[in-house]
Amino acid sequence: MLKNVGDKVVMRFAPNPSGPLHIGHSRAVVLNDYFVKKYGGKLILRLEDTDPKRVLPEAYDMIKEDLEWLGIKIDDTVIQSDRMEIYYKYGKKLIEMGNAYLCQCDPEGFRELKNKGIPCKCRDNSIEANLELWEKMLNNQLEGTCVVRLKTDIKHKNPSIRDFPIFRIETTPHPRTGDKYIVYPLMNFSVPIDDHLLGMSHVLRGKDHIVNTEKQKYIFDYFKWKMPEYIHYGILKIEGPILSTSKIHEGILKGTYDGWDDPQLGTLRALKRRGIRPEAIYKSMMDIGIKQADVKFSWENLYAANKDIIDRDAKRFFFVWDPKVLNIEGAELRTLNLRMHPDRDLGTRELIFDGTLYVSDNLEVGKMYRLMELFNIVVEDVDGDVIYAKYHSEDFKILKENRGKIIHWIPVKDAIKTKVICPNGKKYEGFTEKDFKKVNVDEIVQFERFGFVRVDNKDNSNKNLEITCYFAHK
RNA sequence: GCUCCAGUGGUGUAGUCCGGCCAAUCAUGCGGGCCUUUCGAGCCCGCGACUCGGGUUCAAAUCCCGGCUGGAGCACCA
Repeated sequence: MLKNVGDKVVMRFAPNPSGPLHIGHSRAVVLNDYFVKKYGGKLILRLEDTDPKRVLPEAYDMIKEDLEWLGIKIDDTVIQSDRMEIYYKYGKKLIEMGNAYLCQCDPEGFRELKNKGIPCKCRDNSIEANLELWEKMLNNQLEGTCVVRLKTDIKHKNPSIRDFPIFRIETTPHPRTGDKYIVYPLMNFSVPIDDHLLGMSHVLRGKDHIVNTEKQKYIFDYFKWKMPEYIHYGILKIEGPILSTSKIHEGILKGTYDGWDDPQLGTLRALKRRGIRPEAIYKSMMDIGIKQADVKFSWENLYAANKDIIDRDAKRFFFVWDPKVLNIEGAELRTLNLRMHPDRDLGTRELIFDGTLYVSDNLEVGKMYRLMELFNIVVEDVDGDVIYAKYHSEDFKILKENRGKIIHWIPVKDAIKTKVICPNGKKYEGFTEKDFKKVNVDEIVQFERFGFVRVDNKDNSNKNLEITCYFAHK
């Protein structure tokens, strides 16, 4: 599947540490992991933090946690802000070779010239003058603006490639290095330097980087380095949750989201909280592959993959939301022991029928219903949120003959207050059966006819247990 | 606008390089059936696609040209 595989495959995953990983990142992560495993190669995590304005200090650890959760083995981690001296060294070399120059033009002025294909006056500076300016730039002895530009082709058909910048001044303190440096490499410089120095054989990146690859080729050529195999995949369009780290961060600060794992988000930690298994994400991303055509991400397919994984272990429980009280006449007290799973032996749960239940459905007078696993009833009266019914029969066949519905129920006595929070922000409040208290936080269960949920929290503080679950999918 | 790229069922994907075995794969979805006291799982059946128009050829999803549609890039971000 990979072209030009030599003796060793070295690949990298290179996120910007501005937030935790989201579903969009998982494509690069999974594909890199797949190829590295397939060819027995190495995967390097490279944190690209050369823009101090776009660094969130917590993100370094969050990214590692996310990768670990996904089951990705990282052979080596490098942080670009640790490598500033390396970039300076190679930057200086390019200046010495006459392939880069210091440019003190104001950005607008340069752009105007560039768009006409005219070099600015700085381009003709001597190497000595450039080196002198370079030292001054590094030591913050310069007045006004200054960048280092790579000499490319000032008449290149793509204006952005014409003498593009490779270093710029940024005085915002860096979360890791503080104000130690004010000159930062741009990605079109640090990326090829690192890709070479770290021995990349293949690089997977989005097609939004196609032009960057072309720019970076100049660096490889100047140093006479062999270029890794750059592979560009199409855009993955993900509908639904917000993925922009800056917007999410803003939302967290404003209180719109309760954290980076708020179930409304598309971060990996949010998916984890909802009970989406990493294997399902892996499979979805493998299915999508690396083709260059744009792809619409299918939540449906992800959920189907997840269901495959969780179904066999998910214990079944009844859950009643928007509860109404149902009083039943003519039936004796009885105790049921129901299986936790229809096909596997995961133990049983006990439901005690004593005549008073909670149900979700809106029942109609005169109709027959079957209380699941119990018996058939006929509704006699509905008074607001209180329903009266009477026992009819045991046999399921009678229900079928009368085309009745099957409904879920929870004994009012011992019912556990439970709420389910959905990815769209909607909350279902209601009750579950008493044995639901035996499940642990983090377990994924199925509320029958409702969907799969992950148990997020068991709150015992107000003497009555209250359980919060996050909705995964149907 | 300019430069470049891509278009297979509702969605994702295989096949496209090296035309024929493709009246097109697999998954998901949807419809129906069996089973089942879940609208879950499982099993069975079915639905549904080569962007359009030309050309080359005995033969085109596959090659060529043009249109259409979608996307990317055009930063002192990554």
